Amino acid sequence: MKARLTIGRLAEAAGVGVETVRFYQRCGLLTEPERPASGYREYCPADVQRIRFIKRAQSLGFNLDDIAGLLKLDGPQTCSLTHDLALNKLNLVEDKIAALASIRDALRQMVRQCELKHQRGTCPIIESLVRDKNERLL
Amino acid sequence: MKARLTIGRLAEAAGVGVETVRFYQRCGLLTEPERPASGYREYCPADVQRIRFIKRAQSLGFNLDDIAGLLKLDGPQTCSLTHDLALNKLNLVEDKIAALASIRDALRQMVRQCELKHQRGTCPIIESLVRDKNERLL
DNA sequence: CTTGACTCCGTACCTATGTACGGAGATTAC
DNA sequence: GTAATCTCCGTACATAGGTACGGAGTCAAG
Repeated sequence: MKARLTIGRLAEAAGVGVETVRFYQRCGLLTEPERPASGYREYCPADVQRIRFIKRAQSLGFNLDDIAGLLKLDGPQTCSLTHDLALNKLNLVEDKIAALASIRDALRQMVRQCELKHQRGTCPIIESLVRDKNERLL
Repeated sequence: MKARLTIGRLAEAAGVGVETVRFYQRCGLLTEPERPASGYREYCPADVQRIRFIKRAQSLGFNLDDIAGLLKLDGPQTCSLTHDLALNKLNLVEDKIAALASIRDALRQMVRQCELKHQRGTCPIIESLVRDKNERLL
């Protein structure tokens, strides 16, 4: 089954707007699709997957440049090159996790403080942000 | 000690740019300071704290609107609102960490596969990306 | 075959968070 | 007192990631 899609159907299937598809194409995240006589773009179902992939990666904090890199992993390149790209991305992800973990810890502490002693006049969250306590945490 | 500051000294003390101070003022994050005959803004040391507060809150993932809210909440009776705001942010951060951890695991596995058997013709990373495995991995 | 929905294109606009510019006036240092 | 520095203001620009517009061509249902 061939199931070619117009831009509107593709957008709908992928859960984005038509303009977003055009935008991704301008950015090179989607390759220029077939164009029959009408000039209308003809997409294939794999493009739906590709857009969903983009959206998932995005929701995890990758920007469109990152994603372009990830998508290039799916290409005719040598194994060591893809290995290096993946490894590099892995390091970035690990750094990002570490940064988020320290933010998480700071937030946890603030929330806990607040639950423990919110009866005493001032709010510990505000307090902790006003003083320089987190300086080291972050 | 009164220690009134010009905008430049304030910015320096708080570790931001002069334009950033003016910007925060336009946004209402800093109240319009005194203006002697010269027309130059005269800040007080508390404003340094206020800017640091903004910057720290920002690093925890609050945006300037959130922060304006926090600054308005700095009173005795509003602790539970602040608590909820922080808790909410904490949940978002935890979700993001979990999602990144699963990406990290997927990338780790890909890298390891590649290192184990990259001498055999095809690249396992490319293989795994060409198929729709990412669907589940990500 | 008509009508309405869809698509084309380039370009302008949007939010968030600042940064930079430029010319005039104030202040400070020597 | 003069030169260097600082500050004033409004406005424009920067970046990422879209979103909207408008007029013209195309497709599909009835």
